[in-house]
Amino acid sequence: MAKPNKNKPFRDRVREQSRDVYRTAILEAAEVCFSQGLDATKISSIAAQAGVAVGTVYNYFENKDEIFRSLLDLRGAGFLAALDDIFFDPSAPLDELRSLITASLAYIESHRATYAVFVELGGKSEGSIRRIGGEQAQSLYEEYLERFTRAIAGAQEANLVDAEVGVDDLVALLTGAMNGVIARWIGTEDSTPLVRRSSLIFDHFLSGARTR
Amino acid sequence: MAKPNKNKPFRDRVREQSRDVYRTAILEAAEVCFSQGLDATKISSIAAQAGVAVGTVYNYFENKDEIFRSLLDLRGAGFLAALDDIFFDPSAPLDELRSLITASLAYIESHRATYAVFVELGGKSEGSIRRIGGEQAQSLYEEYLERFTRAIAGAQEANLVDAEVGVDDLVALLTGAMNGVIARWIGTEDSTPLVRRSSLIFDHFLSGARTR
Amino acid sequence: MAKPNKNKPFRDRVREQSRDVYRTAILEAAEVCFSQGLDATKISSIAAQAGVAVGTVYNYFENKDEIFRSLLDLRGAGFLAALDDIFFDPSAPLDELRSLITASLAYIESHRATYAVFVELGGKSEGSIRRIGGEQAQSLYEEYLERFTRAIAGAQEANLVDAEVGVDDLVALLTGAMNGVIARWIGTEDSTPLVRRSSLIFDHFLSGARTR
Amino acid sequence: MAKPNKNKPFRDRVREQSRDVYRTAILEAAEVCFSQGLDATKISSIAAQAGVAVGTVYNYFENKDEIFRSLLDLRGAGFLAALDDIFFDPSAPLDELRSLITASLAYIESHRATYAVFVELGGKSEGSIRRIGGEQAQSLYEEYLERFTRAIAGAQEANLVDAEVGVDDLVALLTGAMNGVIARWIGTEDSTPLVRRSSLIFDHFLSGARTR
DNA sequence: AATGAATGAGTGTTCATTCAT
DNA sequence: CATGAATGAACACTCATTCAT
Repeated sequence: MAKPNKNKPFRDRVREQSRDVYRTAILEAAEVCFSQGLDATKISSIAAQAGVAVGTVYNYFENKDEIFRSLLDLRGAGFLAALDDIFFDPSAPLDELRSLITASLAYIESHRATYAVFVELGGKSEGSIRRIGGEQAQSLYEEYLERFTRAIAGAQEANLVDAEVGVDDLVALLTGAMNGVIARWIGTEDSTPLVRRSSLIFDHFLSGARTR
Repeated sequence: MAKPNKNKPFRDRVREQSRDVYRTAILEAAEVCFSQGLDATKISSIAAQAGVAVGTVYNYFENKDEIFRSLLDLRGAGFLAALDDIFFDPSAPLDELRSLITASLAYIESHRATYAVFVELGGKSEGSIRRIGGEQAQSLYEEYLERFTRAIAGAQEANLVDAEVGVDDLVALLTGAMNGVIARWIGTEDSTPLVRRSSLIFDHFLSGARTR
Repeated sequence: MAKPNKNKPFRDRVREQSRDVYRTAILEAAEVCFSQGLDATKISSIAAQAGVAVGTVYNYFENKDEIFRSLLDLRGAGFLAALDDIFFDPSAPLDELRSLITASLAYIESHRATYAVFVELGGKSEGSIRRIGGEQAQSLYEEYLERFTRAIAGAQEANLVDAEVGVDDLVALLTGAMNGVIARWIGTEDSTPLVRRSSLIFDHFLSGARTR
Repeated sequence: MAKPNKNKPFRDRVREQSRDVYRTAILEAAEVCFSQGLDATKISSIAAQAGVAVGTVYNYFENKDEIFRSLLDLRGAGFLAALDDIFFDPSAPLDELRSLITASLAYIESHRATYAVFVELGGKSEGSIRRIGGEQAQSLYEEYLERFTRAIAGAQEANLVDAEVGVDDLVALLTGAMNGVIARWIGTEDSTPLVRRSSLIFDHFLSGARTR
């Protein structure tokens, strides 16, 4: 018999990887299921979607709320990272804004299931997401807005954007308009990439709809 | 002698009024509770909020779903009626658009609890509202958009709004931006009237944010 | 003004008749409904069938159980009276037995709704009839059997029926066979009068099925 | 090394057996409870009687109706199997008939709780059993009658039983008389075995009660 | 560590009964 | 006394969570 002790480091690595595989599978399954609503999602559905037993889900997460919070963590971190990855040229604040819009649309496009979450967050509703996601969800949303606030404030300072209007109002108008476009894209089951809409949003935000 | 006969219509009138009082009380209670989410709302909570017994709720509505649908009917009809009540001057399409925005904000301000519904509807989510409100909710939302579509199309025809951009895209941008402003108003618990924001939205929609 | 006091005797009579009309209507409605089962019968169904309001039912009966017991009283008394009405010639005990059978079938035929009750009673089941009807139902059933016991015992004494077999056994065999025939009559929805079967039962009881 | 794989079949076998144990326990508990009536039987009572939690009952059966139907299946199959197990000598049809009676009484004696079902079935009542058991219960009862029909028809062909009387009438008379005797046996809480009564029934069916 | 059956608290819904009109 | 709406106890059923294997 080979000494079991000698195997440990290797075994541990395998174990860790294995843990990650399960954890990720469960979270991805949860993402799919949660798009039907938090309450409507049964643990057994998540387990089935992930191809594991119900008990296994509980080996990785405390309860349903924690699954949701973990997913929020994961996608939130990914989302913010994506926004922070964009090239930032201090001399061209409008380019940054355009990139933020594009990056946001791109992330939503590849994680459509997560989108419902943001809608509800943005809607400031009192629903289950707020109940469960709590502060964490709130701070995620605020960080998201913060990116836009910085870019728009920069543009105002560079005198590229009207400083008469409060930056927070502009952020609300812009992110709201983005949501409107995204909703239409989803609702019409448009097959063109969502990111193609970023120019529409960006241009409209800057120039408005008035005949030029 | 003829008295007993004469009383009946009176009694019936009293009953009818009583029915309306209860029905309305339950719907208003439901409106409050539903803002916490459809699934999270217990019938017993609605009953408590309305100050009636659980059984009474069932004397007026088949089940929870029907309560929701009735509320959707009521508020939906009220909302659309409010939009249709605005003065319409064919020679000034932009005024119509401004009025639509104002009327929408006004209605939401006085029925904040119903707002969550519209958020979810606008979000095209697969959640409980869609599951229960079904076609009815869908058509209500479409009618809402239709008002804006007509006004913007009119403005395009009058050469007041850029016709290069599709009217549906403009509607998505505008209603989205409205939602963004509403969400901020709710989120910051701003005590100034929501309708004061209509100029902000209207002007931004037409002129954009670029420095003039 | 006419003295109201003078009216009383008249008024009382009217009232009493009115009470009876309502009471009877409710009991007859209950008889119809109860054939679907005691638990399955809703008070509101009885009221609807009787053409009165739910509250009215409670003006005449304490509760559902009492309605059932009253019906059992009424039909039981009627049934036993019908059996006691038959002509009784002490010198012809077999004729009495034949008449008992005929009278029983006749009563069941005109009160088919009550029949289910007797089936369950005869079945000695632990169901709702026994639970509610209690002793009263028990004693009714025993009185019914008593009629047959007396007739058969008389026939045994007159040496017309085999005295080797216990009279209670013979009663069980006879009333059981009657139930069997009644059940078939109901089950096949036979349109010929049930009483026509009395000879079949009577003859078989006496002579058996063996080839003669 | 191959051990884990080898274990699976074992574990599965254990599970299967466990499932059967639970299923049977629930059905037996239900049999006891149902003798108080279908509506009167609470799921929680069945669970308590079976020594399991309410939820466990629902792990094995869809709902209360299905429990009843499963029980009907089980006992019905057992009953018919018992009737079909009797020795059948074509040259002695009367022996077959006697055996059918004995076997029926024996089955009822060992499954007294199931008896109520047959009473209600035989009674052609409109109650809950018919409502829930439906066609299945009906066909079970018909199969039961069919056994007797065949035996009596055979006896008629062998000229051992009077062919003047329709076979269906004879079946009704016989099975009815059996029920009568069973009911008396239950009602008097007679401690002698029920099967002892088969001769009484058989002889009476053939020879009747007339003094010989 | 994975499994999936057992558990029972929680909630929607029904309906017997009460009571104000 | 008739009426029918209000009441809330009772029960079927669901599903998050636990735990023996």
